[in-house]
Amino acid sequence: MPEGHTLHRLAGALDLAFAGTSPAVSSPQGRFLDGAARLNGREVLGADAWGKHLFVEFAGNVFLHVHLGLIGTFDVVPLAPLTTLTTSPLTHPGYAIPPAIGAVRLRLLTGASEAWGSGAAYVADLRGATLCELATPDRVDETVARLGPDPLREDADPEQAWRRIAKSPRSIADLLMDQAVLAGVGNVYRSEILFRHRVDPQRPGRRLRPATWRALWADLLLLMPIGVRLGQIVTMADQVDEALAGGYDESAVPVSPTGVSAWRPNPQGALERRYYVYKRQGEPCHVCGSRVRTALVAGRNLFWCGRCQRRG
DNA sequence: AGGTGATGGTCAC
DNA sequence: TGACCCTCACCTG
Repeated sequence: MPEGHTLHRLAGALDLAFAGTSPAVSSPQGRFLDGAARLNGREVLGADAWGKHLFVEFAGNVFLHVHLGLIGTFDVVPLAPLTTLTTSPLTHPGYAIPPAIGAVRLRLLTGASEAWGSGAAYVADLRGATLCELATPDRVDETVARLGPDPLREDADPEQAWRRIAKSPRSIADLLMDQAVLAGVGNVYRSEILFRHRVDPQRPGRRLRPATWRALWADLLLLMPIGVRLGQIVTMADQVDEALAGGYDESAVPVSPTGVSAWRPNPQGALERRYYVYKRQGEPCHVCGSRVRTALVAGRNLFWCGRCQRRG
């Protein structure tokens, strides 16, 4: 999936597209018919993300709770205004409605009367999600209460994560992926952030220095908002600098639906993959040249440089 | 054209 | 530990 930055970006897109409107809600695939019926025509109050969980609040204390899992996608696209008169049934007043491709479990479509007025209409299609359910406010609170601090949320408290890390015998690589310890970090950010600080992924949490944790957290606060803004995970120093300077705007960088693709144009214009260690097993470390290693940690592939990452 | 692995997490066994 | 979710990008031909 989609790590936390993808969900926060998605919450922003849904908010922009639907907050204050009452979209038509359907389930073309048929697996969310009851939920869609309850949401249909109800006003959207807002969308928000917490870690990798997405919540869309509807009027009447009803929340849509989505978790994309590994393969889920949620595309939000503006409808193209119709330029020629048509009587096709697949039209909104003034807009062409794209057909639902594949197994669309949930579709949000700007309300017809609203499309007339504002001139902005959207369709959002959810596919492959591991979770799509209605939730009460209490249920939302319970879900959030099980999550550790999310670096993309203003009120996040790094000490809350540190209290668990500092007493844990589990490796820091394992802990970074535990959403109850820290919410939003996934398999790409985990490998990359550990490399950026030269931390040995196998180091137990209780052997980590407090200063190291503070540096890791501060770095997530730097990197993840870039991920939200660009819809891409950017970790290499030169590309981080470029992003901070305002480069890589969305018209220049192809944004994949899942927000993880690391392909960018090189000076020759060809697309080039850029990570320190993620998925680079067997290739030379960008810093020391020794081969990047990989191992399965808690069922996920971890990547690191055995020579550079010896600190803690 | 077809096969594979993946940014995740839950639940059954 | 494995099935599920059933998409998407990247390989092999």
